[in-house]
Amino acid sequence: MPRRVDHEERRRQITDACRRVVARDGLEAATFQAVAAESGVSVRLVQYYFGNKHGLLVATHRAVIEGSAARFGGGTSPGESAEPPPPRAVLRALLVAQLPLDDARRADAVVLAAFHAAALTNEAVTPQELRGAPRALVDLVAAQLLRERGDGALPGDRSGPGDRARLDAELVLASAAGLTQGILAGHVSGETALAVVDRLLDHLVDPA
Amino acid sequence: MPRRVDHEERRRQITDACRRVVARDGLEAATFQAVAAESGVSVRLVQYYFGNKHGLLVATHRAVIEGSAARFGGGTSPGESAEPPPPRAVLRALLVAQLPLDDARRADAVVLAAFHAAALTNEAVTPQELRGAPRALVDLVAAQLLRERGDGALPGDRSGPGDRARLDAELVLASAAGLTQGILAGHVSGETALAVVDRLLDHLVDPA
DNA sequence: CGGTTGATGGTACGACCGTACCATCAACGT
DNA sequence: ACGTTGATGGTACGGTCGTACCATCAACCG
Repeated sequence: MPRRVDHEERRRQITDACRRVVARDGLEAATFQAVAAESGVSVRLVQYYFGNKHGLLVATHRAVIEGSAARFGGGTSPGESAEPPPPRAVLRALLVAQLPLDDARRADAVVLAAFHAAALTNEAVTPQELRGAPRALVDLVAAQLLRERGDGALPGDRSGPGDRARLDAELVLASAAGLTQGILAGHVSGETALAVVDRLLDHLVDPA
Repeated sequence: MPRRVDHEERRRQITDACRRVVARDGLEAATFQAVAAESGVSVRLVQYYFGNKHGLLVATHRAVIEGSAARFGGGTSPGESAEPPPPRAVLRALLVAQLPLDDARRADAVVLAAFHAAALTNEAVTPQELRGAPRALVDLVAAQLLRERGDGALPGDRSGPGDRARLDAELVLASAAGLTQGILAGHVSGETALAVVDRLLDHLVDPA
């Protein structure tokens, strides 16, 4: 047996470098040579661990998605003993966590935007286990809205409170995506985005 | 004098071809050879009319932006004699016009998303006269909201109705962008997007 | 202690891309 | 008529990218 190496750590090291390259110079700049130079290994090694470019890009896409998802759970894990926080606070934390308000989240958002745009015309860069993720987020937001409004009838009702909560949940997620896009493009400041989030929550919890 | 040709028409013919290529295969597929083949001219001619690739991309970006903007004015030009339509109808028309609900608008939205993502790491593909466009849209939406609510105090007030209208206008535009993104990615259907738009308008005009 | 084998480096090859250069055609003023 | 000149075609060149191929090193088992 020759010397063994932690494959997962090496792959993480390389996908991290790829993530930095994409965040800095865009998806088309993520060549084997650029990623190898950024991660401090040889071109041959990148090829060895990911086979071809498609494998590298898919692995990087999955890594950045998992990294972003990990930031969601960070604020809600402790405090199981106390009573659950009010739904408005949960929703606000969920929205704010999505916004690219610091450099790390901005880099992730830029990378995700690059992959998102590429998926519109390529559809092979998205790992196929991620197709249903937005639907789960809608359910989560809708559940919080129903909890806030005191209505518990979630399963399939026509034009009932559950239907309205579902539309409001789509509105919440669309607003978060749009605000993220505006912040990245420089059209919207971070303070304005936070004010818009609070204004949206006012609309959602005020009129019952 | 040799034979003269309408330069604007030729440029439009080529930028249209470039727009189709980007909508179909993405920005990185917009090579000189692909655009030349799509527009039915030689590579040399594309070079002749746009100088280099940067010129071609900037011209295409401007063309698709102007084309999208032209669709906005199409529904509001006639009927100057009658009374102005209610603000809610104006806002709804403005939102719906942005959504990629048919093939033409979808193609434009895909191309704009590609340029938007490229601008995050390149910032040379956006013609510089387009930087202030979103700000004008915010003013337009905020004015309609104030007209709906019967408050006329627009210029700089602190925490007044104008400030709230401004935040609501940002919310409207962010929602439109987010819904567009969701439709393009296939997470949101056209009917759901329209229902979300109506739900948002309910929130905006109901609680005064 | 030697050989099997995972890990790594270097490099060459074919394809494509952007661009510069040279050539040709056609129309209109003189 | 004819030459000036805008419009167009073809092609070659340097660079880069993805990938395949060959070689080397090192560790552990037998």
